[in-house]
Amino acid sequence: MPKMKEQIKTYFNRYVEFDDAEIDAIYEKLEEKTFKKKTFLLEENTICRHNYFILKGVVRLFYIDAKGHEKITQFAIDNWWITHMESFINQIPSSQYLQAVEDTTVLCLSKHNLELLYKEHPKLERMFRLVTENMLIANLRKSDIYLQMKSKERYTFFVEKLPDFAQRVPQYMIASYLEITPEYLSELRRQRN
Amino acid sequence: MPKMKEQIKTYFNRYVEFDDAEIDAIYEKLEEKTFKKKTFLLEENTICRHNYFILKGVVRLFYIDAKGHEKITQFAIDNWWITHMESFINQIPSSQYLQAVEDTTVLCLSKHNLELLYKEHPKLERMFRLVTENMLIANLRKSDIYLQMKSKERYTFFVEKLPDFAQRVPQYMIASYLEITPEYLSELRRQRN
DNA sequence: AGTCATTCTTAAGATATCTTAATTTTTACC
DNA sequence: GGTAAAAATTAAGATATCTTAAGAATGACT
Repeated sequence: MPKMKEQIKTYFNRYVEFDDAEIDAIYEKLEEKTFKKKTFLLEENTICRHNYFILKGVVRLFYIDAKGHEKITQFAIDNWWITHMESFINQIPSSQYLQAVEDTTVLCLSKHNLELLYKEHPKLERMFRLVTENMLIANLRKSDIYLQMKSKERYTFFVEKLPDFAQRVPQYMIASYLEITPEYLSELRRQRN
Repeated sequence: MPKMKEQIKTYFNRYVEFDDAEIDAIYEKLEEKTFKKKTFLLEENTICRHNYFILKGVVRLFYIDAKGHEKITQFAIDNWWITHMESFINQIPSSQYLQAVEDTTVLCLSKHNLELLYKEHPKLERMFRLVTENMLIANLRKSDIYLQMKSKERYTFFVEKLPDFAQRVPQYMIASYLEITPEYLSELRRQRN
């Protein structure tokens, strides 16, 4: 079994037990792709056709605000799904960009194939229900916590809870994600030491 | 068909088409309950056993922060589901409270019954996948938008987008939800007029 | 209608965070 | 290894928001 398929299998079986035939059928609908650093998986105003499973790499989701600044709303690394949910689920134009932060290899699951798979494999529906529930929980936590925390706490929290991200992502991107100006984040870091 | 069952049927069919027999089977697993204003549906440190579908009323989800202040993280009114997701899904003690903001009638769906229903009705699994996706999208939007907005924008946005909530919930609760002190919200409102 | 509890408002001083602009450090590439 | 581009730091002044404390308005119950 190719390494990629192993990786997907391990991931899937964390949620629901699939047998090899099922994994094969699902894997067949996935397309492997590599994106060089800084290339876009999705651009603003286009419909997000895929949900991406990151085999290796880092991807960010961001939009450009009224002042022309990039606002990062999500990061994803190895073994995470990333897409612009609203665009992907409803197949409407995206308000955000998906971009590789470093060279990144993904498995692409198209909306079309996903719907086909749901029909043939109810287990997959269960898996994505569980995955979506986990994403929801994570996001609820994020908004509960981040909205109430001061900048410094958000930064400390981020570095502690997501060290893998903190290491692989430049500081100004972390600042953007945490809604802190890079200048102020720099000052906070100085205070800490 | 009783009014409650009609309401649930209408709601369910927005997502997936169920026939009357299926609605009956599901409805049977739901327990109707009324909570007087200010009573708790869930207290901190207890496991949230139910997902609540609000037939009529207003419920808030909140926790007590380090300074002893209530921090509201969610509101729900008629035709919304509310629960403490993390506690309900993983059946672990809740860090938050669920409380009726006004007299509220709900349908209680226990975790146990939900799992039973999933097994017998794959359509329900689909429905909750879709419901969960919508919740996720709404929450992603909330964190994208609220974290970047200034207090005044958050308030304006809230009042415009959720007028039903804004009318039925006291101002100091809105302030808590938007992470603004009631005093400052009061000042912002004055500026606006 | 009267009273108590709840909710909302006002204002002054304190703190957190941003803005701008310039400087230094690090990284990427020829 | 040298140079341009990208990223991080520093500092001063401006703004947003909080804290505290007090008072006013509203609502609930007898």
